[in-house]
Amino acid sequence: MDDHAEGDLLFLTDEQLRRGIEAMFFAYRAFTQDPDRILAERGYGRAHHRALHFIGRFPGTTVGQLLTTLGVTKQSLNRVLRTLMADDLVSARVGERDRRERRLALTPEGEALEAALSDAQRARMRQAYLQAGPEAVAGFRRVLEAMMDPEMRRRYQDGQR
Amino acid sequence: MDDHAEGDLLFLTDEQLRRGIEAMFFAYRAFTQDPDRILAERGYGRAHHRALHFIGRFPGTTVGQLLTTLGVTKQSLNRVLRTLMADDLVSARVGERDRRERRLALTPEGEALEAALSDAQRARMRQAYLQAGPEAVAGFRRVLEAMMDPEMRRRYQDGQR
DNA sequence: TTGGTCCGTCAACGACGCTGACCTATGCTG
DNA sequence: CAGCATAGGTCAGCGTCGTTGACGGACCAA
Repeated sequence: MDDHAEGDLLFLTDEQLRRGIEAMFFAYRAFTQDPDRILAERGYGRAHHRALHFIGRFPGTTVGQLLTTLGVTKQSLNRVLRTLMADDLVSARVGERDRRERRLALTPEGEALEAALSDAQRARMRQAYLQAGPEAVAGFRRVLEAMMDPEMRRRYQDGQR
Repeated sequence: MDDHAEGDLLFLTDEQLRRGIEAMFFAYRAFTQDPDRILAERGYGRAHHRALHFIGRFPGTTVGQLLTTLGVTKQSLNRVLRTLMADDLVSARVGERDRRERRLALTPEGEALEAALSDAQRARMRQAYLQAGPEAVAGFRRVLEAMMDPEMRRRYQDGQR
């Protein structure tokens, strides 16, 4: 009867929520598959991509900061960082103020790989944005942000400056 | 100079794309963490959740259909299905028309677990939808769909009927 | 009967999470 | 300076979940 009332909550039905859940599942697969292919060629995985991404975003970041950003354990991250440093994609220099810290950065080779991964992922994102339009993009980001936990959202927004 | 022209492409800058990429990363983590907690209690992982979800969505689905929906190998899926059937969460009966097929379905216990997982995930989704509003939700889904490969999108939309 | 399909399984491997424990180097504070 | 806290590295071990390769059985269809 009042199905078509202005401002009704039809977008909150279990059916609509299910569609959103499945959309997240399928879209995330698409989102990762292009970089995954590049990574596989070099024997790396998604964890390497994430590390490269955030080190590239925040050059001079410390291991500890990366740990909380990525939300993994020290051991997991260390395994990845070790291979990236051995392959000379990431450099670490001792912190100036605090010599316990390791300030991480991408080497030129690291930047090259990061750029390749980033380009692949951005290309898909760009075509999706273009296809959906600016208003859809604004909504897309609003929902994703609302989905995050408050502390996660804070870390996410720290990168928006 | 023409920065603020109507219909400009400012939403397609690398910076905007980067924000979308990071939003996907953080949001997906949030998206999975509630069910992950429930699964961990029972010694299951995400793969079990995905199988339960799609078997629940399409009762009577075959192993082969599930394989293409989930996009994993037979061996990966079989390992998961074996434990789910051993734990009596999923049932398989021989197909009527084609006796090579196994028609999968959730047992009552399987439905109970699927409901628990689904409830947790929907709760987060619901609050995100509510917080972002119906227009944002429409945009959210439009962008996610545009991100999928055509065949993936077809499979996704097969579940929208 | 033959060839293809659907499914299950053995073996092996790799990426990537985890816990627990222990180590060094360094900073800070009393 | 002594002692504790912090940043980081590492060893050992485990589990999930993805992969390839190979093979076998049941079944369908020509």
